Amino acid sequence: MASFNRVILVGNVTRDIEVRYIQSGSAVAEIGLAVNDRRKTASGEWVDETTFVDVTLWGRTAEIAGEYLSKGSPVLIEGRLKLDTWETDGQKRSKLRVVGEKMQMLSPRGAGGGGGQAGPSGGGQRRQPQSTPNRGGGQGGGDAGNYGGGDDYDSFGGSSSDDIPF
Amino acid sequence: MASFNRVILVGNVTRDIEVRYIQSGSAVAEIGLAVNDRRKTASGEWVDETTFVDVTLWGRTAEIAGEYLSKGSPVLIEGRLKLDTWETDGQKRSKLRVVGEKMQMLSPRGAGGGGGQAGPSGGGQRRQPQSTPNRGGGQGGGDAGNYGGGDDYDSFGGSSSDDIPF
Amino acid sequence: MASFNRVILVGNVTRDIEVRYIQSGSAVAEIGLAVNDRRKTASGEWVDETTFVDVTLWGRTAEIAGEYLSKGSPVLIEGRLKLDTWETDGQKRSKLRVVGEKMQMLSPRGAGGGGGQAGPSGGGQRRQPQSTPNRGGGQGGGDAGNYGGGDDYDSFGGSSSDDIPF
Amino acid sequence: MASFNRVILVGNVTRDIEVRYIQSGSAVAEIGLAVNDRRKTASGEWVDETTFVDVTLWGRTAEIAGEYLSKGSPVLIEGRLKLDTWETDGQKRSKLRVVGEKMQMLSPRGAGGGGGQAGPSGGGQRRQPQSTPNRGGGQGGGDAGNYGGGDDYDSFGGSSSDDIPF
DNA sequence: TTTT
DNA sequence: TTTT
Repeated sequence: MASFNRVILVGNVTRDIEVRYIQSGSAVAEIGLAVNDRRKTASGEWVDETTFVDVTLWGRTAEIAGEYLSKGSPVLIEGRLKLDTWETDGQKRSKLRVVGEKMQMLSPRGAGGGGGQAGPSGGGQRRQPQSTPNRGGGQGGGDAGNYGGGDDYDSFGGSSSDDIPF
Repeated sequence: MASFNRVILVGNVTRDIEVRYIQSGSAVAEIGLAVNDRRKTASGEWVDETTFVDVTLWGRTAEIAGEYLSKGSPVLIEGRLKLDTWETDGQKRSKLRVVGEKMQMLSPRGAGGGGGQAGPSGGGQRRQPQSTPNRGGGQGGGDAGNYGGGDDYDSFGGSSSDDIPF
Repeated sequence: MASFNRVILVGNVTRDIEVRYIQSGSAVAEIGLAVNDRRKTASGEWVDETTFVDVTLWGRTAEIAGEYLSKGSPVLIEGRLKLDTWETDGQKRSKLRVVGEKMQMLSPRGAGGGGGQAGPSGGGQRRQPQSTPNRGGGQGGGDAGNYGGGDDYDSFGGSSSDDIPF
Repeated sequence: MASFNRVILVGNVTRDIEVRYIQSGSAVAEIGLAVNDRRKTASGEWVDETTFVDVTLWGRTAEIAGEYLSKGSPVLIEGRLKLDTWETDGQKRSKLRVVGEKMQMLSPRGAGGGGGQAGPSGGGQRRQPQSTPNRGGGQGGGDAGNYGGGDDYDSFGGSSSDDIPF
């Protein structure tokens, strides 16, 4: 049946990013994202509400995140919701997360939110890294562990450096 | 800091919908949504992946959902991610859900996916209910319990019948 | 600098779809989409407003559209805005359109809005075609005429039949 | 029939913003947005593609834009496509634009892209203005000129200063 | 805990 | 230029 699954978030990274590599060679990064919202309550006051979301990035996107994002960095993530399910002590558990398919850094010069060297916005900065799942190449890869996580993004591997749009 | 929080889902309702009313008089509905996806694995096979999402609807939107959606109904939901947090036995727990701000039925004639009377698609059907949070009126309401759930949608109440766009 | 470009539309196809093939062998379809909206005016009346949008589909997505969509078919398109520019009599002209990157049919059984054979919704229908740009293969292709129109979707060609998700 | 119309753009403002007021008292701003994209062509080179989009903002959102955005400012706009139609010399003409329903500034401290005083990103900056259509009040308003432009956002007027989320 |  |  008809289906569609799209999430677009802008928030700040909650911790430095660790990139790891699964057996197939694909990079994965789990990033914490804090999305702050300010909204009016029934009684008319403004309240802050923060939504913490776990975002999984794959392949080249994960590597770019690892290289350019740090705690505090503002970032836009486009992806989809994914339900992770597992069992603990015979108890079925599940958790919604976001699989990020596209990442767009929002800090000036890609300096990272934590950095201090960010210059005047709108100045002479050069285009920042923007990442999209790579679609070329293929590096053999693909094992059981790859799916249920690996999914299609890394499956085409690629990651050749000219996949970096900057 | 900059923030943005948008989710757009198309899926099928997993159970009939119950509408309840909170103290302020606002309607609330918790709907289960199954979003089916078919994607390619690393090894090139197609796998089905279903993401089950809990969606909260408020106000007039909740009522329209209660009236027109039933188990199986295809529906498009636009909303935002929200982190529900609570405590059980001193254990902090949390869960991502979606607060639906807009609902668009996708079954012909609004017959509901479970119904049998749905006629030929593309026939003479009339515009279906589409719901957006009401923004008018106001009915006093607004209590503590209202926030952290009630949020802004129901706070303006309204629900006058001419808020139904059909 | 930071950029993001995302459009998500649900509407009805305004005319039957013609698929043509560019020199590189890639399929292209120009589909007309009517997006109907009902919104309240300042004076509180409901008015209908239709937005007609030209959507360009590429590759396998174009072919699936050609095969399954016809005048009237309800469809969801995810894509991006694109500014087409050209010159007429030394006059620069331009026009916004949408490049569709993903297509999701919304009619029951993929019967097309114009067809009459669509059965009861929620019945025994099987998963419908859903299309995403192909990302594999590559068939040499790629000529000048390809860019400024062809863009990346067709550039990887593919179109092997197992790219059809149903 | 089912319909949905959503556009999300991140780009830079192409000129300083002028806010004007229509008869009903509502503010309007027409902002030019340049959305830069870098994508791969069929032949594998990266090309820059800029999409220029006209965005109309209403009400409080327009005023905030006028106050905080200037040429070059990075901004996220969420809205919908709208087809403007008119006649010139008996010739029917039309043009797609975006009606912005939500605006999120992306420059540090809301300093505007053109400004030079933007400090280190991720530093001590305070929440920036984020604008959503106001939903309260109502100021009678509503004239012909208002519709086909005015639409629902300004129709509830409001614009009381506590509608500013910062 | 589930829908198609 | 249009669809429901």
